[in-house]
Parts: sequence; structure tokens; C-alpha cells
Amino acid sequence: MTATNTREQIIVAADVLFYQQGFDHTSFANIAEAVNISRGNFYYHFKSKDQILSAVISLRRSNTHLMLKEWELSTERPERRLLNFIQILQVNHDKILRYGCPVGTLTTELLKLSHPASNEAKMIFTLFRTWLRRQFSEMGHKSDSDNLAMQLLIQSQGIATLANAFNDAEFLNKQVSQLQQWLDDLSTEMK
Amino acid sequence: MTATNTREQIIVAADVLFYQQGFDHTSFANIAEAVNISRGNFYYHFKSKDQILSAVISLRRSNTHLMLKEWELSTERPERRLLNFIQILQVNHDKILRYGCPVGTLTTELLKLSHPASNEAKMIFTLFRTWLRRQFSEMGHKSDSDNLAMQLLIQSQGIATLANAFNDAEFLNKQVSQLQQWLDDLSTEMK
DNA sequence: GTCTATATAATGATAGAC
DNA sequence: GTCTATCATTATATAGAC
Repeated sequence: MTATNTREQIIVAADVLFYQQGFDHTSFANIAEAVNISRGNFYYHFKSKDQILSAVISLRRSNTHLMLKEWELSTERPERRLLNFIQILQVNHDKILRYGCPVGTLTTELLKLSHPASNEAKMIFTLFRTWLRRQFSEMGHKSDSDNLAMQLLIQSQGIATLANAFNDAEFLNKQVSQLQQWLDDLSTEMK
Repeated sequence: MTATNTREQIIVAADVLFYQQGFDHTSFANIAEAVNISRGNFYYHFKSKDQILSAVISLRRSNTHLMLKEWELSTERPERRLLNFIQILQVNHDKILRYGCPVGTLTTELLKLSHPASNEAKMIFTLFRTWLRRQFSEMGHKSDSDNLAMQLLIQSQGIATLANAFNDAEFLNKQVSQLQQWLDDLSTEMK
């Protein structure tokens, strides 16, 4: 197996496990089992657990960045782009119910651990915030674009947390519909 | 030191530490240091770490129950009672910024750990949900009382998560004001 | 690049003296 | 009721053979 290959596999496996079990609770043994390598082999690719976390957060940041770019290229209409954001909750329906929002839960955990990487994790929120703000601005909501961006983040975080807590699929579907309606009202309002 | 006294102290110290550091990350050594007892003495009062968690959740449930009772006795007007709920975010301002919402963060963590006590933790959400529903119902919003209760929970969870992530006091204050305005509109709407 | 074997520290938990 | 001493287990991390 090539070096980059194994390294990539470790990052991807850690990404999933950190999401499902949390960072602190996930051990090298867990990741090693998922990738099918020995624990000792780890330290050829990463010097510490924190370095794996760094790599995972970098991956998430770049994936998020790519996703937002794609949404921007897929259509000229900002309302359509924003619809993509809302539909993350729908697309990742089952994962949200079981594990909540990957961005929110990781950031919250790292903050409680007083982990230095919490700032890096937070940047994913900032990525979304800036992108959302730009879409609202393009929609014509110049002056309150940041407020609207934060409203959408608040909603998605709250919905994910409660859908997870209550393990309620119907609730999740209903809230996504209400969010879509909110966005619709907001765009017709500007015409 | 009497048995109940030390036992109470352990529960209270664990309550704080679980909130600040998370359940999994908090060790007996941490709690022992806070209470100023030896690690061995623990097992006279609790058979396991899970039993301490159980006691902490029970305490939180009973405290929440008491608080809601008090709010109900303090005024006959449901809008005033609901205002108390919104103002938790204001009253616990600094804690929210540093550690997020105690109910949401514990429930989320226990779900990720697949911990059997997650259901008990979830009950605190249910306590709020039922209480909020009753207030909205008394306000005249009979048919959509549960939806409104969940809207308020969504907002408070989302606001707490993002205020924590961005460590933004101004954001928190502003969102509390907006929630109060939302509640105000909702109550004048019924007159 | 990957393995086995091992060092080291911390964890939850127990036993028994006082 | 509280302590010290200790056990078993797990964790991150290292050393060195292949």
C-alpha cells in the first residue's frame, strides 16, 4: 500500500469515527481496525492523535469549500443556491438523526475539551456564514445579509440538535419544509 | 463529613465538570480534586461513574422541574412565563458563551457515546417541550402549540451553539432581543 | 511501509487499614 | 466515612525487526 493511500484512508476513517463517536472517545485502536492496519503503523503517517484531527478538519474544510463552489457554479440564482444549503438536512437525513450536525458537534466537543483545534473547526462555520451572507446579499438583502445568514445557521443547528435528541424523522422533514417556505417568502418579498 | 453531605458535593461537582469538560472527558481524579476527597472514597458513595451520571441527570431534571414550577407560580400570564425561558440565555450569558447549553451538549455527547443514560438526559428536553407547549396553549395557540414550543427550542439550541462557537456576546444579546420580539408579536397577534 | 513488542501514563475500580 | 495501596485495563506513543 502506498503512503498517501494509507494516509488518506486513516483520515477518511477518522473523519467518520469522529463524527459518529466523537473525537475524544475515538481511539487509535478504533481507527486501526477500520483501516485494517496495526496501531504501530499509525505513527509512520501521523505523529500524534492531534495531527489526525488537524488532517480531518482540513479535509472537512476543503470539502465544504468545494461543495459551496459547486453550488455557486450550478446556478446563477442565489435562492436556488440557498435551497441546496437547506437540503443538506434532507440529503443527510439519517446521519443527522443518529449523529447530529458534524460541524456543530465537533466544534462543541473541541470547545469543551479546550482543544487548540477548536478554532480550526470553527472556521467551517465561518465558511458557511460568509457564503450564506453573499447569497442573501445577491438576493437583494444587502443590509441584513449577515443576520439572515446567522438565522439560517441557527435554524439548521437547532433542528439538527433536536432531531438528533428526539430521533424524530417526521420532525426533521417538517422543519426542512418550513425552512424552504421561509426562504421562498424571503425571495418573493424582494420581487 | 456526613454521607449525604459528601454525596451531594460529588453530584454538584460532577454536574459542573460534566458541563464544562463533558462527561467522558471528566475523570474521577477531576471530581475528587474538586470535592477534596480521595479517589478511593468515591466508591463508598457510588458504585460506578455511570451512577454519578445518573445522579447528575436526576438533579438536573428535578432542578428544571422546580424552575418551571416557580415560573408558573410567579405569574398568571403565559407570555411572562415564556419570557423567563428566553431569558435563560441572558441569565446564563457567560456560561452559554463558554460551554453552550447544558441540556443540548450533554444529550448530544451521550448519544455519540451510545450511552444508555441518553434517554434520561433527553427527558429534560421533554420537560421543557411539554411546559412550553402548555404556555403557548394558554396563550390561545392551541392547534400549533407543539410547533411553537419546538420553534423556541430550535432557536435556543441554535443560538447557544453558535454563541458558543463564535464566542460572540453581542450576537447572543441580539438574538435574545429578537426572540423577545418574536414572542411579543405572537402575543399581540392573539388580542 | 508495516509489523510486533513494549514503554508509560491515566483510567475506572477494588481491598483493606484506620 | 475516609484513607492508602493496588489491580486490571486502556490509552497514546516509541523502538526496532522485517
